[in-house]
Amino acid sequence: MTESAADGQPGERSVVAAIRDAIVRGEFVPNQRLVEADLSAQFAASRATVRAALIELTNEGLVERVQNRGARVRAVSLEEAVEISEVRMMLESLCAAKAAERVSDAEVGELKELGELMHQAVAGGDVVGYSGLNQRLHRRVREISGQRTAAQVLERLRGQSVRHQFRLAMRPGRPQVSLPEHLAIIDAICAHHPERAAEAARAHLGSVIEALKAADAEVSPLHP
Amino acid sequence: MTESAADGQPGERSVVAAIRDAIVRGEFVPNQRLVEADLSAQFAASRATVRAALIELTNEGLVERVQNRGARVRAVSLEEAVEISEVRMMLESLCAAKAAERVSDAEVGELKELGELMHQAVAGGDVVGYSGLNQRLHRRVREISGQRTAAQVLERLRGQSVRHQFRLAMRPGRPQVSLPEHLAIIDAICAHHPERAAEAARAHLGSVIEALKAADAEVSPLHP
DNA sequence: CTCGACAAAATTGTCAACAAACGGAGCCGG
DNA sequence: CCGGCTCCGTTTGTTGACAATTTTGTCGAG
Repeated sequence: MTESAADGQPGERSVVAAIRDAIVRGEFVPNQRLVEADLSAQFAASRATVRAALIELTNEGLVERVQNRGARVRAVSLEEAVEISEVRMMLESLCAAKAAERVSDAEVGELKELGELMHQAVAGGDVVGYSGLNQRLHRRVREISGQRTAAQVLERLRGQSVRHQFRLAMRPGRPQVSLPEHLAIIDAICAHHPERAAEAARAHLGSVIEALKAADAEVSPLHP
Repeated sequence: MTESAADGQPGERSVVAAIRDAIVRGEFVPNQRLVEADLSAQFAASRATVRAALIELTNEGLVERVQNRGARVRAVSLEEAVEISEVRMMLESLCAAKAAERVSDAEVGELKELGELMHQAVAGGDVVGYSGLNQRLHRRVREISGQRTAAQVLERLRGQSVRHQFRLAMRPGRPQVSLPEHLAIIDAICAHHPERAAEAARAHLGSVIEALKAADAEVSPLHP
């Protein structure tokens, strides 16, 4: 019933991007049914195109499809978010170590500047700006690592947990906790110190996991 | 032109399984073009079904698709195989640690029996039997760990690297090297010792990476 | 003889329509 | 009044055909 979609050109790959954006932006809420005909009308594309897009998004973990019963936005539970963060802990530490080995002088400058910007964003209370810089940092580390396989997996997982990530970033005091962790990762990579970089990444993701559990405990204070 | 496919029922999900099997079994060789119409005829399914299957297999990393230029079997280079093994090293160590925490008494017996079977297979020179037990062990560890996210990722990666895995298993002396590594993983899990299990898994995958590089160096002896 | 452009074939992307399956509303019988 | 059954609406799964794009083969000019 909510027809608020902005349809660009009805291209083929645009549809997956459009639906993906609608999901990560929260326009489509978890467990919402995704009827092919409706999406077809919303995005001005054929049903076959929408169908292909849904299949693709299913393998990306953003939507759930059951035989003859349609597709719906996949709801990632807290438990799953923790699992995802555990996997990220392993893979981001791998990427951080690789990045520390391969980082170039130009990239060192780039990372340090990114760290400075993050510092300023936190000091200025710009939470959403800090969140964006956060994503940029993690992506840049993945790119520098040259580990395309790990980078691909991490990218997929990011899409699934973006909602929890966002909820986390909004918690008061969270940026002050994560900023030094991020700076530690940057320092270790720029110092060409793989083991310290891996350890810093592990510590950061461990902190994320703890914060996830804490945030959940706060929302549902008692569990009898 | 090679029409050797055994077509079961033309169901929808059967087609992805059929094509996947054809790829991992080597019936479709790397870089082979996958024309939708041909597959449609081979598997007695509509072109749309084949198309959906190809999209699904693309996200599984088994086929490569480019705009308006069709799909082909993805060829995983040695470099990519090493990358995959590095990711596996991180995730399997995670799963091994989790499994060591959660393993039940019945599962301990099961794992020990599996270890015994592997020992016998190596002693009897049953390479292919050992390879199958190898897969069973890794999958069982993933299941026991309860880390469904990591298990999913690992399953996807297994499909991509099955060809290299197989080549490795065929190397003379390889089973004698990997057997004690597998037994060490089993022992650590059964002893409820997470850190030792993780370390054993890391060591095993490290050995796999070394063997991959060695096998490549043997095939292409000089690299000027 | 080689290089460039044009035309034809092949292949993919897209669309609209048909058939099958699931879910629920309403009806009938106990 | 309640349980089970049937019928109907909705949604997905599938099919076939059409349009757009790329690739290949051929012809002519330099």
